[in-house]
Amino acid sequence: MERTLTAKGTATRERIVAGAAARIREHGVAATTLDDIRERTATSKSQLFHYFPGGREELLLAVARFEADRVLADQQPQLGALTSWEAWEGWREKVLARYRAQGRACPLGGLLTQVGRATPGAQAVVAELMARWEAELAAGVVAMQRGGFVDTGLDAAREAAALLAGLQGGVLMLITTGRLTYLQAALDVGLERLRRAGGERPVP
Amino acid sequence: MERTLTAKGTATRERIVAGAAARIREHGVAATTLDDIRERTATSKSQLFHYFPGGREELLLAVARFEADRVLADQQPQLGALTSWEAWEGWREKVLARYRAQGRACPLGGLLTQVGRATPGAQAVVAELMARWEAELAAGVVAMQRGGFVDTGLDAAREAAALLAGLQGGVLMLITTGRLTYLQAALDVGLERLRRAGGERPVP
DNA sequence: CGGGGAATGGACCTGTGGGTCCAGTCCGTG
DNA sequence: CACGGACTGGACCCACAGGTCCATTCCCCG
Repeated sequence: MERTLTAKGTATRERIVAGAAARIREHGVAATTLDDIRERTATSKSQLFHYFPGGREELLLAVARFEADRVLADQQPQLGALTSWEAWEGWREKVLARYRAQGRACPLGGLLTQVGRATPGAQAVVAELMARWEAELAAGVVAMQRGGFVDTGLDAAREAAALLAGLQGGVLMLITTGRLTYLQAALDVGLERLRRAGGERPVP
Repeated sequence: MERTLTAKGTATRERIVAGAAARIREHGVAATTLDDIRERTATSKSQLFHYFPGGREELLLAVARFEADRVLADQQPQLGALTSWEAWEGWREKVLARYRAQGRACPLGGLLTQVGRATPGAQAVVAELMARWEAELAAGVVAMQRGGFVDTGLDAAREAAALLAGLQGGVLMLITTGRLTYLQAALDVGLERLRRAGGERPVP
């Protein structure tokens, strides 16, 4: 990307990304212009294009990556070690807390529709996020199966996919309706399902 | 809204909405200007503002309503009478078929983020859609409980919420990853759960 | 300490696209 | 049939936001 970046340059670049992310979280992507970002981050137009030669699109993509990292980071350390029911419960709490706090805003969603889901860059960011997320969940299910807490007859990959879908949908419903009940119902039903499959044979 | 609309006027208005919807489905909201719509629907600028005095925003909102109606219509007649496992299976098929065909595009989603989720109009459209959707699902669960096919110990509202969340998330994952597996997993796991609760007492 | 590339400031350009306006045509109705 | 309001055509306006450019300053490195 950038040929050379001094320590000062790196700091400025990070300041821009963080400032842009904050601004977008507050006002949405569509209502955020380069001038808004410039003002908020105390930079000039030329700096924006110096660090993001691709202009607005490249900057938004960087913000998207920034936000994507936060999503997973906010679920740690539980998400990385779903090896007990306590960990799963803790993870559930973290997810609920995060989205309860976030409310109806959707940093990533708006960002990516703005950049255009078609562009390979946007694809990559979200695809990687979801892949990592799903992998962590699947690993958690497998771990629980190994520990004898979840029936080994269940397809871990399928369970993780369904759980992630429920979670995503719950967040989406929170955004559209403002109510947390969907996310709660999806998570609880999902966990209930895993728990229930702990001691009995799966239905054929 | 409009004071008087002759038959001709109504037809023109509908032509505009349908044309705009088609255009947006193909190219996305952001990449659709009033001039594009004007050209596609063989109308003039003044007509657009004649039928939608609120300008672009009002037009997009009308398109959103149009698309929202299609969403539910495409799931009929099954969604309206989820009174047997056959109906549920048929519904599942319709949903999968619809979104398989739709692919990664998301007519409503993009539309509403463009209008701005904050605006009361956008809120209303999506809230009504989701409410109707959820109500139909909940009614289906209750009907199955009445028929003795599903355990009456389940909270129908909660089951409907979880199912809808899974469905929405499945669609979202389809959009972001291009794979249908999530939607499939979410629907199947959800139905499996209802079926499994058919003959046994629920776990406390 | 001086040369050069990175970093910064800010004026300026420009295409785009939503929105306005008025003149002209159609058509139902008394 | 004429009158008024609905309907249509298209030229025009203009604010805005993304992007360009160049002059200037800073700071690392030899």
